[in-house]
Amino acid sequence: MANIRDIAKQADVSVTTVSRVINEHPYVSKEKRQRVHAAMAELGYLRNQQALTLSTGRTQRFVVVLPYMDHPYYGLFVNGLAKAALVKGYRLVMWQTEYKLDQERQALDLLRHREVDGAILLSHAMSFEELETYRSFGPISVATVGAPETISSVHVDHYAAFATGLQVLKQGGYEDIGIVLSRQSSPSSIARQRAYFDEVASARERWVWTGYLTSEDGIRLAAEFLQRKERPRALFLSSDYVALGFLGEMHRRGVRIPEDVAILGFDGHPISQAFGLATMHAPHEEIGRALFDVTFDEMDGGAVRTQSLTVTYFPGMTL
Amino acid sequence: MANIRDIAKQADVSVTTVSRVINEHPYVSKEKRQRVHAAMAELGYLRNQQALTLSTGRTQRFVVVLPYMDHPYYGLFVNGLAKAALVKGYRLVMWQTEYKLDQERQALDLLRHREVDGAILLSHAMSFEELETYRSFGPISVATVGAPETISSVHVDHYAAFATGLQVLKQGGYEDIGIVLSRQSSPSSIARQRAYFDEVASARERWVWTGYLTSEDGIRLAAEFLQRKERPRALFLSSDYVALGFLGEMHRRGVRIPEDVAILGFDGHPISQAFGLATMHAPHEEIGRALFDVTFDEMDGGAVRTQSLTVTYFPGMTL
DNA sequence: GTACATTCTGAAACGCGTTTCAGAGCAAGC
DNA sequence: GCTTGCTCTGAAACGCGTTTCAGAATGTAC
Repeated sequence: MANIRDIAKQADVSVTTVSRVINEHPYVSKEKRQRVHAAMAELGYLRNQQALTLSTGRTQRFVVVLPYMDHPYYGLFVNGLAKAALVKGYRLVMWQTEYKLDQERQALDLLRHREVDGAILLSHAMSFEELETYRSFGPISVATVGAPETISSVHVDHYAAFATGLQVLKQGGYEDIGIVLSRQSSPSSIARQRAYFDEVASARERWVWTGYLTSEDGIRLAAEFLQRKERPRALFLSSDYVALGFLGEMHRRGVRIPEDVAILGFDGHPISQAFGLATMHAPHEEIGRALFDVTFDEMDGGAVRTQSLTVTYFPGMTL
Repeated sequence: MANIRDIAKQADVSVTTVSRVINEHPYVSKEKRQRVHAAMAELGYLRNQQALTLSTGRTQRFVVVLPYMDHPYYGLFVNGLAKAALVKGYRLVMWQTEYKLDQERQALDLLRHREVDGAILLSHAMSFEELETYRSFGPISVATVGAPETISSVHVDHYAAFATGLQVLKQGGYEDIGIVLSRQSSPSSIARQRAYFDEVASARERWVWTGYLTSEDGIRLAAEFLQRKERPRALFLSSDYVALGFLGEMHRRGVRIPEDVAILGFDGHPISQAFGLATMHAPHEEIGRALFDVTFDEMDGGAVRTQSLTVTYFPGMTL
C-alpha cells in the first residue's frame, strides 16, 4: 500500500506537492504534476480515507438512528436519506435501537467520539433534554415533533394530518370513529390524539387503541376489536401496516370492509394500493431527503431549521 | 477536546502510560493509574475514534451493499446484520446501488480506501470476476449463489427451495404451474428456472414471468396474467410482495384465489400472514447474521465459507 | 553476591494526509 | 533599477492513539 510519501520519493518531489496534486491545487508546475500522476499510477496509489479524516476532522458520515431496520416504514425515510447522501458523497451508518435508551446513547456517542459528523434520528425514546446534551458534539436532526430550537426537525404535522384524515372520515358520513396509535407516549401519538379529541364529537378514551406498530399488531387488533360490544363505525390507523394486518384478518373472519367497519390508514406504502386501502400519504422519502440536507447544512454553519410537511389523502375502497 | 497528550500532562505521566491505562494494560502502577483516571475525568477525555482507526488499521465498519433501501425484503437481512454487528461492536455503512455498476464500484472502493474492513453484498449486478478483484482489499461476503471460492457466501439454496415449493403445488393437485421471477439474469432466477423445468412436466417458457420485484409489479402482473388466453392454474412467485400485489389486484378484479388461480409466495414476510398467503419462508434474518459473522471471522484470518440454508413451507389459504 | 526475571516507565516512531510558513524564482509596473 | 506580486516548492508541524524499544527499579533464585 503506497502512501503519499512513497509517491513523493518516486516522483522526486515533496509530500506537499503530492498533496497539492491530489487536491488539484493550482500552484504545481505541469512537469511535476505529471511526474506525480505517473508515480501514483505506477505504485497504484489509493488515498487513505482514515488519514484524511483524522487530518480534516471530517468523517463524511452521519449516523442514522432508528428503532427497527425491518419495518418498511423506516425504509421510506432511509431511501430519501440515501439519495441525498449520495449527492454529497456522504455515508450513512445505521444504528438499530429497538427504542432502547442505551442503544440510542451508544449511537450518539459516535458523535461525541467524532466517528460521525452528525446524527439523524428517525424515531427515539430519549427525551429532548437528554438529546440536547449531545448537541455540542455536532448537528442533530429528528423526524419527530417537539424538538427544541437547538435541534433541527423535519416532520409530518401530525395534528393537521390527523385532523384532515378525521375530516375525510366525517365527510364520508362516519360519526363514531376510533383511532389506533403506535407508542402511547410518543409526541406524534399525543398530537394525533389531541386532533382526535378536538375533531370528533363522539371521541372517547376507550376508542383509542395504542401500542400497534406492525401488521402482526393489526391482526391482533382485529381480534380485540371484535371482542368489544360497542364499536366505532370507522377506524383511523396511524400505520398502513397495522391497517393491512387488520384488513386481512377481518377479511378472513368474514367481516365486511367498509360495510361493517371502515378503515383509513397512514403513511402511503406502495403495498396499500394493492389492497385498495384508503390512506393518508405522508412524504417520508422527502422528509429523509430534507433531514439529510438540513444536517449537512448545519455542519457548515447553517441555521437550525424546523420544517413541517403535510400529508395528502389517497382514496381507496376501505371507506 | 482534550487528547491523550493533555491527559499525560495533567497527570504528569507519559502518553504511553495514558494509552496503557485506556487499554487496561497491567503494567501500570496503581498510583499512576488513578492519576490518569482523575485527569481523564477532569478534562472530560473522549477517545478519538479516527486516530484509533488510523493507528490500528481497523475501522470497525463493514459496508452493506444493497439495491433498494425501501424494499422490505432487504430489511429482513439488515435486521440480522444489525443484531450481529451490535454484538461485535461493529458499525454498518449502508450503500444503496439500484443495481448500478458504478454505485457498486463506489461501495467496494470504500474497501480499497480502507474506509471499511469488509463488504457484504445482499444483491449485486457486478460479475463475480470483477468482484474478486476487490478481494485483496478485505473480506467480501455475498447473499447470492455462485460465488467463487475466494468469496464467502450465505444464501438460500434457490434450486432446492423452488423444487420444494413446486412439489408443494404438485401435491396440492396443480399441474399447470407458472413462475414469476425477479431479475431475469440473476443467479437465483437461473437456479429457480432450472428447478422449474426439472420439476414440472408442463413447464413452458411462456409461463415464466421475469422482472417482478415489488407489490406494484404484482398489480401489473395481474393485468398481464388475465390478458393471456391460456393460463396456468397456479403461480409460484419468488417474492411475497409481488404475490401480495397480485393477490390484492386479483381480488379487486373479482378473480377468486385459489379457485381460479392458486398462488405461492416466497420470503415469509410477516405481512403475508395477514392475507393468508401460502409462502416459502426463507431464513433471511439468519442469513444476515451469518453473513456478518463470516465476514468478521474472515477478517481475523478465518476461512472463506459457503453456507446454504433451506426454506420451509408456510401454508396459507391461497392454494 | 551474582544472575535472571518481572514490573513499571517514557521517548520516539508509526500510521498518513493536510496545512502553515518561509523562501526562491520570475514577471510586471513605475 | 527597484518594488510588488504571483507562481512554485518543500520542511515541518499537526491531528491523535498505539507500539516498539530501551532502560530503570525491584524481586527471586542459587
